[in-house]
Amino acid sequence: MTAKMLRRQPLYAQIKQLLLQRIGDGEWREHEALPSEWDLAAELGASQGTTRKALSELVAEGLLYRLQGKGTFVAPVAGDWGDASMRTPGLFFEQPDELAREFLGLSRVNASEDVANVLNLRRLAPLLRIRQLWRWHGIPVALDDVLLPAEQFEGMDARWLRNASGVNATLLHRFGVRLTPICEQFRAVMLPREEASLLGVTGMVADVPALSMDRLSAGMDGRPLEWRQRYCLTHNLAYTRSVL
Amino acid sequence: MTAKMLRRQPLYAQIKQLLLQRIGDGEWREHEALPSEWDLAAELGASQGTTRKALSELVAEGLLYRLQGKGTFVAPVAGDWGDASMRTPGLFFEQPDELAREFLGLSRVNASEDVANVLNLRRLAPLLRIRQLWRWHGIPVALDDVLLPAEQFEGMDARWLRNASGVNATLLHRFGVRLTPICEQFRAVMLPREEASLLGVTGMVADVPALSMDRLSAGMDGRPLEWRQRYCLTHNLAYTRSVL
DNA sequence: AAGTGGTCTAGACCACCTA
DNA sequence: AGGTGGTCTAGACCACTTA
Repeated sequence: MTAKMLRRQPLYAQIKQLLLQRIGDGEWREHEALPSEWDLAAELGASQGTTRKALSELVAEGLLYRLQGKGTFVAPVAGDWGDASMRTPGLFFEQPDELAREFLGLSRVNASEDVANVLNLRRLAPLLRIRQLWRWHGIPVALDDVLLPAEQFEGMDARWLRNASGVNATLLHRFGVRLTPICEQFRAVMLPREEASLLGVTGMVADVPALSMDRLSAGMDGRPLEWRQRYCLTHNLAYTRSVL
Repeated sequence: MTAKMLRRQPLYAQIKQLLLQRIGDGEWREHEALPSEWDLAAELGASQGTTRKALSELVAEGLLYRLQGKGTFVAPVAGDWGDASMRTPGLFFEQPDELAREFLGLSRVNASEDVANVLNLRRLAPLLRIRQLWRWHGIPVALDDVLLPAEQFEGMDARWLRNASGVNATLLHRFGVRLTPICEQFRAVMLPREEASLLGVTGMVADVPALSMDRLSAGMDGRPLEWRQRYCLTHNLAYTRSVL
């Protein structure tokens, strides 16, 4: 009764928010089953259909997956490449080779004006910068710079990053933060000197064009939390994004 | 009864397919209202909930949109840029300026091996190639080459392309074909001579890096129909993709 | 056989728009 | 006031998995 008066959001949206929080709190691990639709419905005082609608939206957002006859499970974190990969140009359906990840370092930097604006920080606010290199059959093909507000990720440990499978995984397991891309920008640039050396582009042939990707990601509350800059060498492989 | 035995797909999926076809056939124009959920349900012999589920999926796929209290409407075709635009690097939320379109030409070419493979054509199959140039404040920033199987688009008229707002719009209105991107590839390349001249890159400074995008799109049946190659000049603007 | 997700229905009520 | 989309329920049955 009173619940009805206090309600501003539909019931399924409230259930969704509640589940989002419980998933974020780690109540269930990856690939672990949630209670059945009926059990959840009973527990939450809603009908199966309403509960199902909340679950369906979380499935659509990639947080859960369902197996008919088995249950509803927590989806694994998206890797640092999400739905993207490096594939041979023109071969849209090629099975992409996994890129090997190499952690290069964790450092503290100050936010540039652009970054501060977009991440809602004050100018020169302290950031954590995580660098990692991606190799394809041993050859460096991509370099990542991940920028995060230092305040929110105090205690970040380089050893975590060295051993985990990527930044996204570390953020989830150590800080309960799940990132979702909001906006991506692509440019073709001449590779800057520092990045060229990290990517092993040697010698006088310094003028190598590179794909520059800048991606803004948000936490589950929708607030921008990560600015990632990525340089990709694309003479042999193309940055490939498959939908669905 | 017999319907039940013949059914292999769930009812809502059948309704969705039926509506997809009727939309494709142009039964309703863009921004025109479909019958109400209840009317459709009665007409199709289904319940409101089932009809609604079919409509919801079409909304999710961008073919329809709904306005509470008003109705369900046919969505306008996605423009040639879809959810992408050219924006200032680092300004993810900038309101992008519309690009001006210039139709350059319609010609016939033969499919390369890659294109033939991906579009399920025989080698050297005839293709239509549509070229168009995109300007930002008068400055050329992008060049499109659209490749389509000539057989399926016999009768394509350059005048249609000159006057319409883009290739996607022409394909829908003249051929009833609605394209959806399946896969995109990005590379940084040195601009080839021909493209450089079309983009107005002059003089000896010939070595300009450009963003190369290759996109494969499919018709509503899911079969690949279009290969689009796009070169973008990204020294001042970045190719920007916003999600949702 | 029991448990789970997946579909479908009929009916109710709410929120919003238009007249 | 009447039409439209949006939410919610209770109950039924189906399809799939596991034991």
